[in-house]
Amino acid sequence: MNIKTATEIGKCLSNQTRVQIMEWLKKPEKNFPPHESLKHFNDGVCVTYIHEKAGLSQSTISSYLTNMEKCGLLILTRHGKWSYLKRNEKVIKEYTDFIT
Amino acid sequence: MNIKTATEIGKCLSNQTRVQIMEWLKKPEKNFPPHESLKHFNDGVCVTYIHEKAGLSQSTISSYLTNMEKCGLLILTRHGKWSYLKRNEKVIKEYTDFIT
DNA sequence: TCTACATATCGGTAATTATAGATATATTAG
DNA sequence: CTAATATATCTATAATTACCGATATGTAGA
Repeated sequence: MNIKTATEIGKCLSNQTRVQIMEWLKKPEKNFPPHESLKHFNDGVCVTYIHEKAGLSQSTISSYLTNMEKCGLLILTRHGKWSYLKRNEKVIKEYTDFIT
Repeated sequence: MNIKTATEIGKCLSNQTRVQIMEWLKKPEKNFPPHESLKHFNDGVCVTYIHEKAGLSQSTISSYLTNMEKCGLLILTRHGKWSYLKRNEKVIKEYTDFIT
């Protein structure tokens, strides 16, 4: 981890909604309804559910999640028309190691 | 640690200069000259040295450091006319535990 | 006291981020 | 193919943050 990457991650974690999303994704099955087509949360939660729970516009949440994926905080997996997002624990660990 | 506090810390860590300051303060004796009046770095580094090393205006650095102290990332100790700042490892740990 | 120095705060403008609505793209169902 | 649904991207404006210079405050020493 370098300073530039760490700062990008810090930017993602500088907004209450985004921090909240990171928290929700710790326990997807507790915080979101079960998926229609997928029987598991192995790849996380789809954009729509996060959007509905967060209460901000679809475009806002989509760009939040895109940025969070780009800086490595989240892992994106596409299944059909859905995009699933889960925490990238490896990068989160690298980040916390860096700032510690 | 709660979401609000974590977000405030995230805001402090969303700027490259501030992240850099946190890094410098890991090893004060390596990154800063020795103090004139104090013989040790037990309370960290004074505002002037951080200001000079960062290359931004005194007022900007002062407000950075004030915010970083308010959200708990730094500990401020005054000795005479100098303000010394050091990392608050306890809060940093609480923060990394929270986001992990 | 007066002066010098260290730091904090104030007031302003520039730059960035937040956020929405509209629209584009991708995928599936029929 | 067409329609419906999920997500991404574009464009614009509002809100926030960045940053500086000026000024205020606080402290030590002459």
